[in-house]
Amino acid sequence: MKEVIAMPIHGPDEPVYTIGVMARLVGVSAQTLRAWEREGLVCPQRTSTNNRLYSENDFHRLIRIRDLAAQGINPAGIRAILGTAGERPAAKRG
DNA sequence: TTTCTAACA
DNA sequence: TGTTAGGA
Repeated sequence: MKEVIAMPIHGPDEPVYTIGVMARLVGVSAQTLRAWEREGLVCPQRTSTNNRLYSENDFHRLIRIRDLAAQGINPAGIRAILGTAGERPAAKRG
C-alpha cells in the first residue's frame, strides 16, 4: 500500500478555534479568554461577524499565560515575560 | 446554540 | 474572574 503522509491542512498560525473550543482546550472560561485579550495578552483573528478565532499558536501561548496567571502573576508581568501579543521576535541583524 | 460588548461585584 | 443584560 501506498504510504499516506498526514498533511496538515492548517498551519500553526491558521485561526480555526472558536472561543468556546479554545476555552475548553486551555481549561479556562470564554470570559477569561476575552479578559486576556483586553489585557493585551493575546490577539486572536476575527471573523467577518467579529467572532474570535484562535490558532494553534494562540493555544500554546494561552497555556503559558494560564500557567503564569496561576502563579499569581498579573497581566503586566505576563506581558513582560511573554512579550506583547502580536509582537514578532525581532529578526537577527547582521 | 454560540458568540459579542459592556458593566458590575 | 464570574455574572448579568441585550443583541447579532
